[in-house]
Amino acid sequence: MLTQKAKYAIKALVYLAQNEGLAKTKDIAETARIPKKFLESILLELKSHHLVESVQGAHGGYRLLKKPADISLADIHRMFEGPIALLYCASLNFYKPCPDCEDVESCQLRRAMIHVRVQTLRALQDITLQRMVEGEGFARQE
Amino acid sequence: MLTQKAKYAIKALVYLAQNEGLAKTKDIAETARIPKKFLESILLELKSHHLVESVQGAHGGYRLLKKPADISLADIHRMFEGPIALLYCASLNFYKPCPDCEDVESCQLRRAMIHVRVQTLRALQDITLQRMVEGEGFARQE
DNA sequence: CTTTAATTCTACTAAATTTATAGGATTTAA
DNA sequence: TTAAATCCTATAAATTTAGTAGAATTAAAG
Repeated sequence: MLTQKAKYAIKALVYLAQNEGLAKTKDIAETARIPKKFLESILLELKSHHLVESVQGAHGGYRLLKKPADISLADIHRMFEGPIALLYCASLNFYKPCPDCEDVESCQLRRAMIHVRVQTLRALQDITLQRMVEGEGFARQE
Repeated sequence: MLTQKAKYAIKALVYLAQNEGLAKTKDIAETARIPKKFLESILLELKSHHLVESVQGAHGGYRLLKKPADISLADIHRMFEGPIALLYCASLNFYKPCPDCEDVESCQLRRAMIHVRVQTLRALQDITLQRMVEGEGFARQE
């Protein structure tokens, strides 16, 4: 399950993908029904990950730094939830061997979790901000 | 990511699938490196879900109630982690509409999460205790 | 130069969840 | 009657989650 924070991050990014130009925290918060103070910290985190940029002062706000087609749910998941895999030992980006595992290579649990991660990752990569805004399905293209 | 508890549950079930007849908590705990007291509560939970049965008293222990081919990671995940979907609104078994969602049917976020859930669920259903014990791959059969 | 509206920064907190542990009650075989 | 096992209730430390509070900083506009 996603945390509220990750869900809010996705909704904020979808808002930014739909509204070109600068968007104010206040407007995003009201439209997407996100607590404003919480959203502030989320936007700063998105900024630190170079997904958005900000303009300070009056008439300031946030905008996307990348094209909506270049931001996928896999990216957002990794930023706010960490590994897509169900165990660190099955992760691509957050790999850690289990402290108690005898042989990582032959571990059946790991093999199973890699199978799951491959499928989940593909599904998450299928979904870009652009596709979410377009409103079409998410079947994989050929 | 899985909780330790869910990971322990899987390891305990794999142990039971590998060892027919009664298995003692102590033996499972030592072999699978699970804190014994924690494992006790996990086995009781598995029992309440009718995945295992127990025999009390001296020479007691636990055994599987179902065939290893009939227990998948999807089942175990739902027992210990809840929804396989990333949001309740995209779940089959734990469906709840988002409290703030205007129209569940047209929600793009939900559509995306259903796409992810379909893929993850299939992957988790692919993996049965039998397959984990057999030690082969988990590619989908035709 | 002052006001206003926005982002940025630091700190704090309440609640829930996770990961167990403690200790005894109960059951059954030998 | 003893020993070995499951079963039950309660507790607790650590971590994570989901925020909130309040002030500092920045910049546009008059």
